[in-house]
Amino acid sequence: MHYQPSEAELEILQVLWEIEPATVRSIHERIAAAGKDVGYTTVLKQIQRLTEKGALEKEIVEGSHLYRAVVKETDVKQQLAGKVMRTAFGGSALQMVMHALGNEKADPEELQALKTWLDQQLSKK
Amino acid sequence: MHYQPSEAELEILQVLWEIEPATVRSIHERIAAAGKDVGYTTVLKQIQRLTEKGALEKEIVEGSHLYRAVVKETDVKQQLAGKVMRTAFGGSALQMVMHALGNEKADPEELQALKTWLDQQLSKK
DNA sequence: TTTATTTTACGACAATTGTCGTAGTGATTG
DNA sequence: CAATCACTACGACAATTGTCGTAAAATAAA
Repeated sequence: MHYQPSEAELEILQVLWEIEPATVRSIHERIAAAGKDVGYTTVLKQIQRLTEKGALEKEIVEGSHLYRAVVKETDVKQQLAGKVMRTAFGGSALQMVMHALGNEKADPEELQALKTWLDQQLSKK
Repeated sequence: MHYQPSEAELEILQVLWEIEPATVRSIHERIAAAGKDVGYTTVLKQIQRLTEKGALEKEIVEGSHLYRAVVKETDVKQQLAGKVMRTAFGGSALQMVMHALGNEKADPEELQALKTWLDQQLSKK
């Protein structure tokens, strides 16, 4: 289940991962609410393409066309992060993080959280 | 200078960032050597497109067509990492790193380096 | 200076992406 | 039942990407 979604596809997947089975309308609303101004049919088309590719599954219940993600959130995200880390940062998580945090405006809370996770990671052998 | 290269384009940029001005041939060789089996004209075409877009600059010296990157390595990489962090991980570096390291096979040396950088980052406030 | 050899320039193609318009289907309501 | 509204299905388009083939130009070799 390793699927590499495009940007627009990822947006749709994110919605699905949040609200399990969803209708095209609700997905479209979410995306529109998030500021992305795109037509209903555009979203519908992307959803249909994702379904064709097997990334989504459709189920018709009482007339409602419901969709749910087949690809796992963790898998897809691991793919994405891993790929960037490999292709752009030679496999170095450090390089990737340093660039992501743009050397300055690093949110201290984020850094602290990262550190906590890291310490835990290091200690648990 | 914020350019979002495609994958193939990134490969070319990486070479250029390593060996300043380079000929198409040398770039092609590097890429081929790295296992990516692609034709000479394919690489040339990508280079020409990058040049058209202003990401590269060409200079003809003594008959040799030399290219050099105009876009800065740091900028491009910051763009890449930042975008993924934002679009896929809600802006959380922690989430991104956790997924990138796939929860297991985390190379201890990498982790240590990350921690060192992090501590430094946290202390220097 | 012809003929090769090497490179560069152009243009072509198929696949993918992001976006819609429009037609068709169904359910809703006078 | 017929006019209406809400959705879905289908197909179209332009832009981008990844790849080449072939022609044209420039260098090097005979």
